[in-house]
Amino acid sequence: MARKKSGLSQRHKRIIQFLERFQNEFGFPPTIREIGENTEISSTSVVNYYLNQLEEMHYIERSSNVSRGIKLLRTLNGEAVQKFKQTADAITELLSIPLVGNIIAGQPMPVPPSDFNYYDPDSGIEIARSLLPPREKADQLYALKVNGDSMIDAMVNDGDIVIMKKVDQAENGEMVAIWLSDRDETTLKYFFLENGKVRLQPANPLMKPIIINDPKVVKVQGKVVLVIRQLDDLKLS
Amino acid sequence: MARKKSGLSQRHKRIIQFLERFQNEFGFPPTIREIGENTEISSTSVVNYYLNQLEEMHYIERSSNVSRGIKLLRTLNGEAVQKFKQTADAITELLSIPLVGNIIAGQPMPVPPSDFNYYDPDSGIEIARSLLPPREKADQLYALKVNGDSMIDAMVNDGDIVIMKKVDQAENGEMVAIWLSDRDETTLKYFFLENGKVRLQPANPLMKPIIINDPKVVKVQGKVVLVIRQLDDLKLS
DNA sequence: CTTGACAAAGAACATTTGTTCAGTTATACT
DNA sequence: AGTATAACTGAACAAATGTTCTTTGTCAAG
Repeated sequence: MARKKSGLSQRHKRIIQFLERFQNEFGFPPTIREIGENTEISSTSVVNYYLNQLEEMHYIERSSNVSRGIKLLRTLNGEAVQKFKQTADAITELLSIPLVGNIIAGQPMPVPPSDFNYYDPDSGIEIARSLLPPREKADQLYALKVNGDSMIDAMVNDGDIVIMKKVDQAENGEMVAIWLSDRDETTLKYFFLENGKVRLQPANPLMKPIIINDPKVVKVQGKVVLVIRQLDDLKLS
Repeated sequence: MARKKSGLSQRHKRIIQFLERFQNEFGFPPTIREIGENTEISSTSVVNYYLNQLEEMHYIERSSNVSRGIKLLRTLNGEAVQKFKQTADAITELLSIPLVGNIIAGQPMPVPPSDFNYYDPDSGIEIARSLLPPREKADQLYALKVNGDSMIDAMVNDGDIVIMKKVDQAENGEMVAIWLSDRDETTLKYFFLENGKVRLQPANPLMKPIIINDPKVVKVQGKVVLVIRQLDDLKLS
């Protein structure tokens, strides 16, 4: 079962390994009880007992009366815990899309310059590549926050985030952001060009389309590829 | 709404620096009170307040009801904190949420069993953890696809994906999925319990609320935490 | 066989520590 | 001014967590 004096027993080793794994994953040390649960030691006092021994052997340092007051000083020799290796893959699956501004009905929406490639981690929206259309390039995408209730006919709420792709021309059936120069209005609509006229179809099936006779007043700002609504915060009323 | 000033205040910076120094010296994170004493914040609740903000800004991760449950993700230089970790992080930033079924107005929606923890990568929706409320555990989340136009008063379209959290009770102001047993109907609404009556408020500000006198007919199926609309495919008409 | 050191369990206890809440002050925006 | 929101206080509370104590079992040496 356990040897007494010399060296580390099996339980000592398990505890050290667990300390390392736990710290690795959570960024702070485990409690005595957590150690016990994960090393099949049923009593807190026994864990305490082993921790005191590990401290005498200078594997750890403890702070008394401090929760999780364990500092791991050294680990077992070559037993590095390298289980995950696909980190590079996982990162490329995650795109960080810059949030470049707000979209407001009465104002032209911001469009990033064609050479923008800065990375602002504070305002970036992180999206799994699997949510986007295949082969979409990250550098063609940007995000806008919707401001106000004016996009409700596009089924887009105040506070929603729309992920846009830079395009200057729309295909039929795409949802695009449009600046209507004759009425100073930004809008999100499904775009259809039908025998010389532009039909802008709201996403809300209850709403009627807008027919525009002169395609020149329709300025395509970008194509909507994704809409995200975060419900984290509570509604007030 | 988030905080209006998106940058870091002086106090945010002091806290981050202290977290770094403390972790460096002791090998575990400080308590709320220790942070307060060292950054001249007299109230624990204010420290908690700032820690929650730092978590929203993804400077730290917190574990609720865990003493010293603070993980420093990056420092003021933007450098990721390196001690042990690195690999596990990138993977845990991407959650795979099981798509368990459809939500249809006239049918009870599927709810995964309470002990489900299987991982089906085929039908999973991948979401960056940063899109979700902090501290949300992946095993409490599931995804449903909206079927039909019946949720338009919730500003949710046919084909949208809603990410739900398993709850059996709703807090005021949360958007929840509800089964109304007396009319055999599933609906997504903002929930308010007001002196014994339930008010279900549509997300669409143009729609009127439903008042329900008997709270018993309101079966809360889950809380909506995220709505995703993918526009990859073209609209037909 | 007894004794004593070691290993272990389990419970009781005391402290540490995160959370919440009612209220107050400050700041910004009409 | 007045109103809304953010920042802050202080205290009380509940949960998490380290510590201590009593008891039991094992095993090798006397």
